[in-house]
Amino acid sequence: MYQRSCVWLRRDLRVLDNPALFDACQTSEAVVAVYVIPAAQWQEHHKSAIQADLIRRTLQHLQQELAQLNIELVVLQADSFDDQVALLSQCVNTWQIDGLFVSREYEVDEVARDKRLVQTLNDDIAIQWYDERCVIKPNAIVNGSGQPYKVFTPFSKAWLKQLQESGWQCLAKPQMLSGLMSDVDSSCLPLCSLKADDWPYPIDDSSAYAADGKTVLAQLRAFSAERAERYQADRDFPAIDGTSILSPYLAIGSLSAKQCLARLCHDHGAPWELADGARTWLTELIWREFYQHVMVAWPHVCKDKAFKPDYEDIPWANDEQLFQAWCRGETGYPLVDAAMRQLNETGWMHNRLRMIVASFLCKDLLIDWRWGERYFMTKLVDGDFAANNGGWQWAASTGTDAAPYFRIFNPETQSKRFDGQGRFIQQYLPQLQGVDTKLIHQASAGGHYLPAVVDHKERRQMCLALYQQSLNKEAG
DNA sequence: TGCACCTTGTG
DNA sequence: ACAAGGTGC
Repeated sequence: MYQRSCVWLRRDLRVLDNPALFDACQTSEAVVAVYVIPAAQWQEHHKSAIQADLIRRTLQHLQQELAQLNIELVVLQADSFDDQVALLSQCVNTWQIDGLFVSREYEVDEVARDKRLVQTLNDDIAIQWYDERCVIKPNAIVNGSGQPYKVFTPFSKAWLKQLQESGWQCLAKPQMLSGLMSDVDSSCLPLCSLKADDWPYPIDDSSAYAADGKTVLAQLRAFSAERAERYQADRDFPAIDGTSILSPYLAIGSLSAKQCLARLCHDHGAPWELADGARTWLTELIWREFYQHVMVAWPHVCKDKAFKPDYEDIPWANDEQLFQAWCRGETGYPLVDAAMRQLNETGWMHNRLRMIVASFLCKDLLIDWRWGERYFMTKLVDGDFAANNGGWQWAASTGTDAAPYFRIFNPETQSKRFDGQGRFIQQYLPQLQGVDTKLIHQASAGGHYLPAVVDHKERRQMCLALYQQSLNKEAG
């Protein structure tokens, strides 16, 4: 039993199914929670202002929810990860903490920070670590040779098998503690207000996304009950509201993957016998796990490296003008531009469109996938390193289970297939309303739109040459 | 080891 | 149909 415990919240901003919080409450007389904003580190990791704002609003709600459990949530401000460690150490000492409860983060910098924390706190207090970001924790799934999987399909089969064997459970809301830790002295600490005006990071309004746990959960329930069945049929069409848009909450941890799985099974049955619609959505959840596992097994992907070393030295053209055109949604390819406008305007982009604009950046504009990866992080409300990096490396053919390099999306074909009526295009490019559907998918919309910055057929040939040149060089 | 598999494209 | 690749059983 601990007298005075501290829960360090990071990407587990929820009261339900939070093992660190749950255990702290079960084993302690009194509990205090702390969140430390590392503003400079966020900049360095290209965290979007909109995601930071969603965190800010989520913390406001969490503060109230925790107060009902007799837990104070103290929000502090640091610059770097080193400052974060120093602050935590200061909290532990000044608050006379004897138990620290933390959920793991798996990125290289985060792991290094946590290692420093362990060294700093030394043997002063016990730290309890929890794995909650994945349903099945990283390193726990290996292939027949005892190695982590590099290919998704066998990974997902092994994942399901393991789930069936070991089972899983969601944790309930912790029981209210008998009293508040009343003497938490924060007077010497860099307290941070959760008001937008005082927030130590650029503000980008995130109010289109839910910040309170109840609403997030209601969204999960509504999706599972009303739309999961149609997910497989609807998910590829950006004009249809076919996806769950729960990714922002999974990214900041106001929702856990286990909660998603539990709700899906509650409505649709066991994971291994789901009907097509729900099964396809579960598959997307497993993709998320897959990329987390890949990042842990091959941490060099965290250091700006291609997963496949052979693909490290592709001589990208990296034309700044073309990159700007892509960022702004001014390439002249209607669906690509509409997609980029969705990202810029809402902080979110449909996954089909993420694949299309990523393929276009790498294989039509011949720009380094890392430029796109970075831009996505600065804009996405659901930015998550592993998922974003995995997706970009997939598109660039440099990653695990990637599309072969000669597989190059044809923007016009994709547009016809997944936005046949041009409804999505017209939503974000209203100037194309009224343009014939025979023309709307074409580069420059058959003359009704901006001139195309490149010619797909020509660039496709250049792309193949670029990759081949680079690969032959490696082989020789 | 050979073969299926892969968020697809071109001829 | 076939394909400029790579993985896993």
